[in-house]
Amino acid sequence: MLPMSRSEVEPSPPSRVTIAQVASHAGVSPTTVSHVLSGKRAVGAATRGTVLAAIRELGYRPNIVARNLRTRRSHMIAVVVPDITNPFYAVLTRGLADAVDAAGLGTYVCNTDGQHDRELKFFQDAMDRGVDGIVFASGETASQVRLAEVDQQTPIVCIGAQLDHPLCDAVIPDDETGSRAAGAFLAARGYKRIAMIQGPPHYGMTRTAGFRSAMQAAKRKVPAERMVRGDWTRKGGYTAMKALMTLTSRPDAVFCANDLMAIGALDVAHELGLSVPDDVAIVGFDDVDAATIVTPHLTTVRNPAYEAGGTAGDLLLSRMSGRYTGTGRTVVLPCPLVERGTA
Amino acid sequence: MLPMSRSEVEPSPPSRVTIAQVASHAGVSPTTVSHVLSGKRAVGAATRGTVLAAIRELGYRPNIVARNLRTRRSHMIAVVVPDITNPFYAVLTRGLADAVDAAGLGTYVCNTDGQHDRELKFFQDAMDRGVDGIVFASGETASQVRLAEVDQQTPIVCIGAQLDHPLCDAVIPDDETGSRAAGAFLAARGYKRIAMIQGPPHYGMTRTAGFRSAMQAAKRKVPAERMVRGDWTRKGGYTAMKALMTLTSRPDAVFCANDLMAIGALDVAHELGLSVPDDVAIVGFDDVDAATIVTPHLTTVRNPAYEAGGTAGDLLLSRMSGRYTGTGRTVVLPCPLVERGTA
DNA sequence: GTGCGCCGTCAAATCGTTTTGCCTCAGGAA
DNA sequence: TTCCTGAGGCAAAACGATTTGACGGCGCAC
Repeated sequence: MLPMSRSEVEPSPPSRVTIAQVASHAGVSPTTVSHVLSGKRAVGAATRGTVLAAIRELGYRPNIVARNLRTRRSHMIAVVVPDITNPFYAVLTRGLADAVDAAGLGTYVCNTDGQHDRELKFFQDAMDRGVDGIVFASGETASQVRLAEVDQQTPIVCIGAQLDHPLCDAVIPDDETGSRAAGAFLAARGYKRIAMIQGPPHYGMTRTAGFRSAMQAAKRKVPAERMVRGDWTRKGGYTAMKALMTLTSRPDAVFCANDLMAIGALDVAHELGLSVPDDVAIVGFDDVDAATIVTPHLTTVRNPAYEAGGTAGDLLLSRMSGRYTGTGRTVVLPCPLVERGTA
Repeated sequence: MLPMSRSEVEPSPPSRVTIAQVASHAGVSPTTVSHVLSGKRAVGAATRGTVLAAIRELGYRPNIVARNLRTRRSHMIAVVVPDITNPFYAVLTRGLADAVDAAGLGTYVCNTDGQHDRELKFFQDAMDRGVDGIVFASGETASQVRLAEVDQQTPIVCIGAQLDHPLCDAVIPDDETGSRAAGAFLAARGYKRIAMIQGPPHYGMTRTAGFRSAMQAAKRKVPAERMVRGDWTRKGGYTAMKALMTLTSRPDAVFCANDLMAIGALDVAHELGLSVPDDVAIVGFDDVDAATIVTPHLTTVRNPAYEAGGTAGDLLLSRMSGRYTGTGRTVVLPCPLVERGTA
């Protein structure tokens, strides 16, 4: 019928077929069609057959936007990260996507570049879009205070930090223990003058804390000149390492707060003709892909990005399904040391 | 006012305020509120003031889902890629996001792992969600045939391949020219026995074609034994290179269809104690971050991921705004050779 | 004075679902 | 027979916006 009239003129854009059309084609009411689709109420076998046939014939696909409006669920969750280009966040996002995909949830990714205003903007945007949940993996502490005020309804899980919000769960990689392990490992190997390349001020403080505690436990003094800073980048690690290597009492081991800086440090060692780990040992943090691309392969602490994303997804799901309602949970993920060639 | 009454009882979930509430609070009709928001019709200065005040007081935020339903625009575009974890696609996605962000469009990312059924599923899903556009960067040729049937309404742009669909634009990195440049470069440097590690059968054929044409132009014979295959991975490159290096007439240069395989090839060279590029030259393709992490830094062909994503976004925008309507365009992006240490 | 056009506003229809309340009918129990 | 119960179906009211058509004033030109 419809195809016939279409072939005549073909003026109308073949707009999507609605539930009403299916209903009239099957000779039932829209309600009934909806019920065979959702199974919320019983439908006679015969009617169901007719309806199903009509659906198939017309190629009906439900309009999800309309459904979302009515049910107040978007089957979409937002993940806000500094930069999807950063492998750590890419892997995290993938872990999240895999975890929620089975439940039919899509993932809306937002790049903030770590800017507070963008964080806030995307938070608002996500709420306005009616997402079913938010995974927040951007920013460490400062920005988060304001975020809590935004909404009290939709579940949020925060990665790498706690957020003061009634429905907010947290998953935090245990940086501190991991860093302590790295420090302890270097000490146990007999290195004497152990240095650290930290992150920028106010960032990655737990990694510094873990390292310090290990040094204390191992009775290693760490003079201030051996605690330098980088900006998380390879180049930043390079310059920091350069400074370290020109010290009169040159360090024989350095722990870097992330892999990229460790790779920069490695560059310096190569440039200076220093043998790693004999002349100087290097340990990183994160265990990115690149860690096994450099030579020798980087000894580092594994930051479980995929797992973090996955458990964030699980946390969200448990709240969305109503399986859990209650105060904020926090699950901490271990960061194991992985020994390779540089220490 | 509101905070006061809230602190009293706190029984009602603070459900979002609607346009109707704003209207009644301001003593006007919902229509008027909508008009001050959208500016589609003029509104008296006084009324506008009242409305704006009401909006601010009540903290009104428009429900985007409802808007989407009515306007049939979701302000969301889907990008379907094999795997966001792959840096190439991550960068591409970022380029896209940056391009469309200014227009208020969000990006919904879908990981297909290159599986046809998942490609189809996400395609459907994206349409059902009413996305305003789709960027398809997964799969090379085979899967795409079926996709065209899905929808004739929403604009699609295909990256790295053409798709037969009325509204489908294409952006294709010029693999072939890039590969030809790589081949020509090796020949010009005087390498005699040039080999290639290709992708799997039916994949990356333009790269192979470019290489072949360069060899022909340079009058280099390439016996079949020097054309081996890998599976795009580092390990695949490793085994392929191993095979190459045990040939009786050992190649003195090898062009790899992507960087990861080139890195695997480099592993073999190091393992065998071969000096690069003196004993054997290596050229990759893609210019991923890792290319400058290996030693020596990899000479490679740059695959402009960010630009590809960006122009895909522009193409989409031009159609969505109605600025362009018409048959499918294709823009090709140059893939320049970048000379570094391995050739 | 009349007609015309414009400005500002509103009521009502619309988008495509889901969900609630009600109705009918058949069958079994009392 | 009467009452009750459950199954199967429908009409209509949401959901929260946008958009269309109409209407009452007002100013201006004729």
